[in-house]
Amino acid sequence: MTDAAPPRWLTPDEERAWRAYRRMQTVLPVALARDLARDSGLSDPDYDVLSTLSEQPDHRWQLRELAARMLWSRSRLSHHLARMETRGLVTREPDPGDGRNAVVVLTDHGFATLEAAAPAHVESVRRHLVDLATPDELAALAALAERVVAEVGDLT
Amino acid sequence: MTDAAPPRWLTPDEERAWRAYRRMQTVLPVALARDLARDSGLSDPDYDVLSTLSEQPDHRWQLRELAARMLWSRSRLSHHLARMETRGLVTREPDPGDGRNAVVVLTDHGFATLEAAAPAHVESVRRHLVDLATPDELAALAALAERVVAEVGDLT
DNA sequence: CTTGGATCGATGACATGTCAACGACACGGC
DNA sequence: GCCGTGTCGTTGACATGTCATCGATCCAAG
Repeated sequence: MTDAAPPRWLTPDEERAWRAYRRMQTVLPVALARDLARDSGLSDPDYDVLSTLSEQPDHRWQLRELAARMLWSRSRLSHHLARMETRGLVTREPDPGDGRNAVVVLTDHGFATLEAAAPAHVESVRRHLVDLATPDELAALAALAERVVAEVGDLT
Repeated sequence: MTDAAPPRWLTPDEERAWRAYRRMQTVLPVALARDLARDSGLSDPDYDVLSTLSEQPDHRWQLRELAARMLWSRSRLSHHLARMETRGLVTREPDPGDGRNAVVVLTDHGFATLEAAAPAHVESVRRHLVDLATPDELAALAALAERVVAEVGDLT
């Protein structure tokens, strides 16, 4: 048995980046969620569901695929859809091809709500993040984030 | 009354960065939390509380100040401390100076748990984020994150 | 001293997420 | 056809966070 490797602590620069990142990760979602709720009455997850659904030309998606696309568990999506359904944003339909599946459909009201919410939300993302970054920083963020996501890989 | 400003959509580069950031923000905490729970049985918030407490030389902190430092609500911290207290990680003591206050104290067991958890946690942060970034990217991330936090300001 | 307002931490109701089951259904090998 | 196995979405129990409210305590004005 060899000794365990000695811990490699973070350098001051690394520590600074890590702390700043964590603080941003705490604060930014709160600010965005607050704007979104004020402007359109939607929560962040609500907006995610609606906008992902609208990516499909016919505004329908099989639950399992929608969950996979959003990196959500099927359970979480099912719970959340139940809440959105009572608000008339989405509906569920049976799949004629496979009796196990549920097809999630964006209602007209849901689509209209999304369209009404989108401009202010984009503006909010700009104000709190995108417009604060230089082009270089934005490119660095994109490259790093993509690398991180790839490294983590499948969380199954 | 002037017309509302037309929405400024995100450019392709901005859209790419925004999407990548969101995906990282979904995936990275899950990966870190999984490592931490496996290695030490602590959750992410557990670790935050313990490590912030340990910053103080005497390992004690007034609840209100601890909450402010962590950007948590007092309610959240109170709830979480109640759970950590049953596990023997922290205790609460009255403040002799001011009867309203509660002083949170790190127990020996809590400190030992933190010390045992730290090396693996740092290693996990390195593997999933820090070691994946070039020095330039890390500097850009730190600068951007600090700007974002400053812009959002106080969430009171 | 007393009193009115402010602050502190605790608490209960509620919203939202996770996890482990479960029933319904699909499908390949027999 | 029938059964064993796997997948799908749902559900209930539970964990964790938010929000409104509360009693206890402090403090300053009168």
